[in-house]
Formats: sequence, C-alpha cells, structure tokens
Amino acid sequence: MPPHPTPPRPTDAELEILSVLWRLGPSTVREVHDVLSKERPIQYTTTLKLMQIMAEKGLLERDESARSHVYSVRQPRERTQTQLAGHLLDRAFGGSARNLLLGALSAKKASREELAELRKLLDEFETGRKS
Amino acid sequence: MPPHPTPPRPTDAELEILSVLWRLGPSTVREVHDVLSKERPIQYTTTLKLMQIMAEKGLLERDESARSHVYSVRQPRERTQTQLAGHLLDRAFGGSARNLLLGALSAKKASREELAELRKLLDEFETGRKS
DNA sequence: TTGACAATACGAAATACTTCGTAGTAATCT
DNA sequence: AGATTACTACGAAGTATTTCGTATTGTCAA
Repeated sequence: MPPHPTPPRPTDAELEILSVLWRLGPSTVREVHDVLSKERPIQYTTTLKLMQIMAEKGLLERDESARSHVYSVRQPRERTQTQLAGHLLDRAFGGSARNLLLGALSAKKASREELAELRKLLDEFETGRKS
Repeated sequence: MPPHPTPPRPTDAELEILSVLWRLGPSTVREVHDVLSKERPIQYTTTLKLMQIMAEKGLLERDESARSHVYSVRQPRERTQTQLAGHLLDRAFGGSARNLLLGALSAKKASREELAELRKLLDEFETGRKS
C-alpha cells in the first residue's frame, strides 16, 4: 500500500499515541507504551499494533534499522492540530472560530496569562504576521 | 435502556444530524433527510436509523404524538459544542486554548470582522462577564 | 374498502476501530 | 548450546459505526 499523500485524521486511540510522540520525539514502541500504560490499562501488543497500523496509514514513519524499530510522526504537530481544529470547526461550529473559542473557554476556564496569550495571537493575525 | 444523564459525544454522522437540527429546530426525519440528502447521497432509512439510535443514546428526544415523529436535540447546541471543544482541547492540544485557536485560524483564515469578534469574546472573559 | 403512498421498525451487512493472544525470531545470559 | 528475555508479525475477536433493504403499519383519496 502506497503511503498516504496526506494521512487521514487520527482516531482517538491514535491521537493518544501521537500525543506521546509529540512529547518524546522519535521513540520505540516500548518507550511509548511505558508512558501510555501509566495513563490507562493497555497491553504492549495493543500499543504495537496501533503504531503499526498508524505507520500503514501514513501517520507515522518507521525506522527499522535497529532491532527495536523507531517510530516518528510524519506530520509536524502543528499540521495535525490544524487538520483537527479545521475539521471540528467545519462539522460542529459551522465555521465560526468565535464559537469554537467560546466552547473551549467554557470547557476549561483560561488563566489571565492564557487570555493574554490568546490576545497576542490575535494581534499576530491582525498585523498580518500570520495571515 | 434508561436515558443517559449526559449523552455521549456524538459521532461524525451524528454530528451531521445535529447540525441540521440546530438550523431547523425540532423536525421530522423527512425534513432532516431532505436537507441532508442535498449535501451527500444517503437513503431515507439511513437517516431514520441514525436518528432512532441517537434518541436511544439520549442525543435526541422524540415526540411520537403525531404520525410523523418529531425529533429535537436534547442538549442545547452550546453544551454539545462545549463538550466537543473540550474533548479536542484535552486530547489534541494538551489543554492549550491558544494552540486550538491557532489551529482553527490556520485552517480557515478569519476575516477582519471575525477577528474583532474573537477579541470581543476575550474582553467578555477578562471582565468576568463570562467567567 | 381498497389501493397508493408515506412513515416506522427491524435485521443485518459492511466497514472501521480497538484490543489482545499466540507464534516466531533475534539478542542475551549462564 | 540451551534457557530466558524482548521484540515484531499477524490473526482474530469484540465493539462501534454506518449503511440500507424488507416488512409492517397508518393515512387518505377514489
């Protein structure tokens, strides 16, 4: 199977793996599993199988040169996040970024510092530094 | 099966139905289906089954008093949106609302008006009107 | 009242997702 | 070498999701 040009949106379980890899960088199944298994009950072969499937789907890249294969994400974190945010924006928020932000802030109150960060982000978009 | 106290997070197909109901308000399967079938190919009984399942899950409420049952959403739109945004915020953004907003704006450039709306929303949270 | 139409109920196939056990194989230890 | 350990490969079960066909039932007009 040829690798996806742009990989599919990760499922929930796959997102867990990605999150760990975003933190650790390129890692073996063992390393990912050790982190994951501290968060919830899961067998080693389950983590393995997930990562194998993710490699097939083009979500991960696999380096087989060592005895323990090393997996790395195939898209930078930002790209995956944009994909996910864009999807939710479309499907659940009718494209309204305002309502998405409202939802996020309602779900988890932001600190004063975080509000300042958000404001700064808007500044960057207004001055065209990010548009 | 007793109705869910708080219904589960809707799936993608279920979200389509919800989106239509958010626009139309309480509706029959026929009314929802007519909208949906303009967006993509789908059979009437598929729409019907989906809505029946959603009622079972507690996502929709069903009024059977008329020949054609009338379905309505069981949670206000805002609540479902908060649930979805919160979930994504957790799973994909490590809780960073800033990165979620960045993802959203990267996916779909906001107009100057929308940026102003976003700013206003932050104002409301800062002055405590929404905290 | 019967035929045509429109709605619901239901079973079930097709697909996708998640999980894990078993088997095989390579590395390491005694 | 033989035993032990650690890894990958793979099949497959269990569950959830999505889709649709068939059967049944209610409504209404002729």
